[in-house]
Amino acid sequence: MSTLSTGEIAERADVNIHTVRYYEERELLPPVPRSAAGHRRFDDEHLSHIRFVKRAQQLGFTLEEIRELLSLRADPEAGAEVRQKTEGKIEEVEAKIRDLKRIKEKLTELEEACREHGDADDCLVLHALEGGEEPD
Amino acid sequence: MSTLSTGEIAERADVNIHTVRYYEERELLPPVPRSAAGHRRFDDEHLSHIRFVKRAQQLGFTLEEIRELLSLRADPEAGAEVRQKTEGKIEEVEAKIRDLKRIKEKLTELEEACREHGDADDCLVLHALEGGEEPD
DNA sequence: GGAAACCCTAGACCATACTCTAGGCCGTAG
DNA sequence: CTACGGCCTAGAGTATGGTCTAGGGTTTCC
Repeated sequence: MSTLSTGEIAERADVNIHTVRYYEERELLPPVPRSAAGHRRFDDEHLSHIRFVKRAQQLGFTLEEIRELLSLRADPEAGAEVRQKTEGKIEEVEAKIRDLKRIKEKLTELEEACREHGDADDCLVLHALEGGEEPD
Repeated sequence: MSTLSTGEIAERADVNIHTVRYYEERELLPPVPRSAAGHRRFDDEHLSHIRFVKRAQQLGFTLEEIRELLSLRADPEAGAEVRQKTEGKIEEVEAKIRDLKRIKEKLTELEEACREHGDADDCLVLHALEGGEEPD
């Protein structure tokens, strides 16, 4: 066979079975074929999608944003529009990376301060995102 | 003066006034002093906290996780525990950065594919998070 | 000193993203 | 052929993170 039932794909993706059906409804998955009796038949691409969705959520994307990300593809018909959207997404992602790097730096300073028992007034993670705009 | 009312800090942080009170309740802010009549008096540190919370949410942290991040500080008393927590957070943040970089790469490939009108079967953003674990 | 523009609390309501329940159909092993 | 597990749909319920309303006090400024 090599197709997966709803329960099987849910287990492999480590999500609730209802979540799988919810994602289909929200159009986060490619079309899901059905058996004669109406049972869903998934494949590995569906599995990739579900895993992508879960991870992207942990990066702060909403399901709607994830749907957009998944729908981006280099369709020669819709070239310019997709390219613009893609550029926008790239900027968003870069901003997230920048902020996470700042948080990481602050956490690292904090860890060192713990180690050295030094003063750490300046090492609150809080201050990670202050002052914005680092040189490009 | 130099203190801010609830409405003023909400405006400066660009959040709803109710959100400010909600964050106080969730202990995402330092203690908020009150006037004789019970009106909240905020300062710039409160403002930093609110802004940090909003940005950290966009990076996929829950309010509870953000509360933990904000509570991390190099207290010589609780040294070892804080250090461990901090190390855990650093790893989480690194994982997020890795995943975002993969997504960015895929988006960049996709953008180039649009530009060149080439085949882009391999350029779906979806494939950004497959295969995990890149060499350290 | 009074009215417009604020602030307070308590609690109801909302959107997103699930998660579960009820009531019923399929499929296969005994 | 029937019992049991798994699937189906529709719809209700839950958790998180707000957002709003009602009923009332406060502050400011002319």
